Amino acid sequence: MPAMVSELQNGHRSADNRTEDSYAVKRMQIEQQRRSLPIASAEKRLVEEVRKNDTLIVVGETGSGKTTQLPQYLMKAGFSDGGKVIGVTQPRRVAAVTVAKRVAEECGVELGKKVGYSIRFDDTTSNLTRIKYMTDGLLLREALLDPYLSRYSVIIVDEAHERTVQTDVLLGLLKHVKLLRSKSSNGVPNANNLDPKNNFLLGNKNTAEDGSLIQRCNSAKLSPLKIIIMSASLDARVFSEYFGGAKAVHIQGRQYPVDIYYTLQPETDYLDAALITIFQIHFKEYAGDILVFLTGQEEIESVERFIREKLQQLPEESRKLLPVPIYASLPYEKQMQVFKPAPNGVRKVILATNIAETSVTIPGIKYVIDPGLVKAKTYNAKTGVESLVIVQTSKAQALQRRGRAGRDGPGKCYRLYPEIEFLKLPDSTVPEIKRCNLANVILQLKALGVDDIIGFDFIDKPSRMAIVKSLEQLYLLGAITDEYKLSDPVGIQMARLPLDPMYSKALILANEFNCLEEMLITVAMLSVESIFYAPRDKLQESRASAKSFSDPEGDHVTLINVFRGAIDYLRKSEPESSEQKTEKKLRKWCKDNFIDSRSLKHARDIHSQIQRHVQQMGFSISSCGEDMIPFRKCLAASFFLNAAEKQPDGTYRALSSSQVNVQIHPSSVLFRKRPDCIIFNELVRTNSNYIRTITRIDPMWLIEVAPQYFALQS
DNA sequence: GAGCACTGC
Repeated sequence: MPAMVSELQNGHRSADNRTEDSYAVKRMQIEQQRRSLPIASAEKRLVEEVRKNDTLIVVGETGSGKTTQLPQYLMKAGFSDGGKVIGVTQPRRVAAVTVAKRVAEECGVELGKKVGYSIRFDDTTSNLTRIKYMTDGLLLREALLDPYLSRYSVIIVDEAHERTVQTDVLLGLLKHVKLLRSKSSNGVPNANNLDPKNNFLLGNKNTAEDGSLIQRCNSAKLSPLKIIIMSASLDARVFSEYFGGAKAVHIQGRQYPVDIYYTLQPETDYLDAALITIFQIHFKEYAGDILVFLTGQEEIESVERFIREKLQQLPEESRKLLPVPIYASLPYEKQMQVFKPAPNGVRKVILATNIAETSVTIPGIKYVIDPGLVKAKTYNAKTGVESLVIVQTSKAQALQRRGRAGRDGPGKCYRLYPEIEFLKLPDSTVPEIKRCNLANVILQLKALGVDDIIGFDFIDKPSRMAIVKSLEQLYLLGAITDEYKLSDPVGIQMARLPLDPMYSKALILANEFNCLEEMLITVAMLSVESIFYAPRDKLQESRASAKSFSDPEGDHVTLINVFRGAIDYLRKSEPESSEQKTEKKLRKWCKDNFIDSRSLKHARDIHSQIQRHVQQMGFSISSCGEDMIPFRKCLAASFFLNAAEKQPDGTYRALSSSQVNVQIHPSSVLFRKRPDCIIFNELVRTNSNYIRTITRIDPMWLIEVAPQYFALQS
């Protein structure tokens, strides 16, 4: 600080020189770093390959620099000339943001000008943006408005090996767009099922006749779209075959070596084995932190307890081991503990779910302990029931986990199973699209003009049963017609909303039931993870607090009470203050009320986004006031597929899936009351079949609001 | 009276 003051006193000139100097030094450092990346020597070759091939697969291991460098090479080579954009998609928001910041810095430009990012709730791009980082889901939404993706000359799909639903749908879409654009540039009209004329979201026929988007797209000569698929998995074959034998280029990675150790015998108790391994490393190995992959919160908490207990039994000087938990539902401040260096001479042992596999990169890890298990979602298309089951990892996943030990130096990876078991593991994880409800995917594809879903060219096709089941669900919601076309206006409106189809339907109906204000809050709150936070050491307090929001009719109104509680607090405390101040106050209110502040913030963001959407659709925000009956009726009308009836033995039967032995989850405000007839938000199988987030309804309402469906049932 | 891997629009 004093140095800075004296510099200022010495006059501007010297201060400026200093900044210029340090700027030059920094630029030189950046250039040096860029040149030292493994990909740097391949610049010329990569640019050549992109020129020659319309589709290219780039296989590059961690640390190759592909994500930051390739877009810059392409910009330098002129691919973004003429106002075109090089788009790079990421599966995760943080990645899009951090990479964009880094690249802007490397280019020496201000973020949001030449280099920018765009993610939900946060768009830093402008007309000047030539390299745009974004989430793949966002590009899919963009495609609804611009089916040719006409602004883009190149689209780079990064981390394609992760095979998220969005990536898979995007790959299918890009394949079609490429075809469309190559045809359009040859002047041949599009004869494809992805005809933008079928694109309902572009609005009614008038828009087309007005000569806006559609005509412009058809008449403009679009250059062919360059597609680059970037993957870290060594096997490029799947992508190459999918894109008609596209060329694959391999880029060296830069990782330190990681030795692998297997157990001789299979372990009967992997938690115990993990504990023993932790202490072996602690006593015998050099300094360096340990990362242990566990399957969930409960395991993490019990391992943490065991470690602390065991440390108590050790002599003082051997206690220098610090367990640090991390999992997604842990509050943000506590998550940040993993980045804090341990006190001198103390070894950190990080107990993590697979959040540490890709989402969070923790520096300083030298040892990885991998029991080879993961909690994965599975979906039963027949019953529509989701469950979380502990399964073995794939080889690819084991490889990814191992890599976490080799980021800062050579490391060691302890797999708690014999080598022969590793060889038996599946090569890669089953793509998510084969493990989930497809209603949303189908709705989006329909909105993009794809009518034949069963015939759609998925890279991995979901089962026919799963597709049919989701089509049926969309039909029952009124989103598609007898001919499997998107319905007008309901289907079109539903596709516009970035929500689960059932939530979108609830908003459309709420407009008729005059409770749109309440339903907006409800779907925003339903769209986020657990709102209530119950720390183990303050269980009583947190329960009492949760109770103060509870409504006798159920959890949906309870959620509304929480949301409105926050708004009331803000209004009363200081109605007009800066955004930062508001956030700070909100965090305090959340802390006092045992509400997860990240979740509430997220819900508020979703709320304002969705509110804008429905207003654009011409809805006015109506409220049912004190009388919640219309609201609950509207819930019944929207979630009738999730209705359940109490059985003589006190358990419930889900009406649409005929799932029996269903129980109300103990977190529900109706857990003890057990009303005769309810609608629920989700049915998840864990130890038992649980329905979560529940509201009491009158069974007669079901016949009133969904007669076609419930007449058939009885 | 239970216990929710992880993302995304």
